[in-house]
Amino acid sequence: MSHTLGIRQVQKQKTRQALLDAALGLLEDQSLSSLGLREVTRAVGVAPTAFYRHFRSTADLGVALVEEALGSLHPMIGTTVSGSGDSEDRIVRAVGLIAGHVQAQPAHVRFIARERHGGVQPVREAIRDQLARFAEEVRDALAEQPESEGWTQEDLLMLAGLYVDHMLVTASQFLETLDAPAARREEVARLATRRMRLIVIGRRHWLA
Amino acid sequence: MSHTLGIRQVQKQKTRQALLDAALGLLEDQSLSSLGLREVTRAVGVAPTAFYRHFRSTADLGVALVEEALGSLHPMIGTTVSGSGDSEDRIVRAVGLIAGHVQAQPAHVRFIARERHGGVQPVREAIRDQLARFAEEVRDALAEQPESEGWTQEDLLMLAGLYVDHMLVTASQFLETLDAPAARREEVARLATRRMRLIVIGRRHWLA
DNA sequence: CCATGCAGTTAACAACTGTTCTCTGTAATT
DNA sequence: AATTACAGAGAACAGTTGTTAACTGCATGG
Repeated sequence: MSHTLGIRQVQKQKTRQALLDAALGLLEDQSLSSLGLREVTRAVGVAPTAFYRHFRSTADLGVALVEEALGSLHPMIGTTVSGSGDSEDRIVRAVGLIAGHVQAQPAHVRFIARERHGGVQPVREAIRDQLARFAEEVRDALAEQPESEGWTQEDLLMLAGLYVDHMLVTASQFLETLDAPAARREEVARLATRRMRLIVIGRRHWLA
Repeated sequence: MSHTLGIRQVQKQKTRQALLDAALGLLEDQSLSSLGLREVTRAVGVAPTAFYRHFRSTADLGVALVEEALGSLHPMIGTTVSGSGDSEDRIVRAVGLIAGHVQAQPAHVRFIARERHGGVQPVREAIRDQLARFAEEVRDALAEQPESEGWTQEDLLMLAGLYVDHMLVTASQFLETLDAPAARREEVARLATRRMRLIVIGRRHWLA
């Protein structure tokens, strides 16, 4: 199955990745809709026209970035929700996971937060689709928990959406503390934990 | 106190408002960081250099737009939270108010959602400040309710922040249904109502 | 071993950008 | 009635942008 790709294909992938990386860097202080293709190629050290060998436009590159930023996150979702421990453990673990991911991939997180409501329609749609998939996966994971007895699929999806949105809010708050003292980060974690706790309590008493 | 401003000042304000309106229109399918000053003046029908009489840069104009979009919303906040009726009534009323505002000022809502995490720092900060003020106002309104007995100020602010964030999420979801059948809009309202209801239930059982 | 495919280059294009300086008309002030 | 302040116009600037065309070199498949 793994058709060892030749020297040529490898070099192409390398250039493509360089373009993605450079774009991600340039997007730290601007939006995708103002990112120029020449700007990207200049940062990589390649001719402007080479861009077209990989992407039709910067919007197209943006969609690829969505894939890179969110595509590999799916496995993490299910295991977090279905993980062991009581609900309090799971909350703390989830917040820790988010904090860790923001530390590890700040540019990815920033890109998603920025372009989720950004000025480039195809990118907005790509993000919306990925987040909808996340919500469905969370719902399916929730459905397996005993606490979900008596819940409709619709209400479970509602709850899952609340979790996903809260995850993004939390991630973006961590992002703002990246070059702040660790104490601020700790406080964001405390606040996010309490928010999640309130949602979990709401869930526990939902059926009445 | 009301120093009736002369013909000259009035005309200036009119041009300034025309620039703001034109910019808001142009921002419906792009981000502020890609908005050019010439683009704005062209839309108004005024010389590019006239822009500098009103704003130092498009970022400056963006900050003014934040004021316009959020500044006049403060009175609405308190009265919504402190309004009469039981919690269910208040939830329905709040969701209705959000839906109405999105219908009335879609461009404002889009601008805030887009630039909250956008590529222009001063604008992000202006939005963050306004939203923080909203959260404090909600907290103060919540504090006056009997249901808040025993709550710390900190926890009330946490809850208020949850409400404000949820308000934005809901507004942006309504935004996406602007040119969709009314049934979709109705469903967003139903979902937002249920989300708020879950939060209210969580609040009711918070102290334990 | 040779012909082909194709990643990346070079050069050129018209169109656009933000900013400066100079100028004009007229409302506001004295 | 004379002077000043200032919103907006006009022209020019150096630089930038996306896109096209024709090219070069080399890994690849027949």
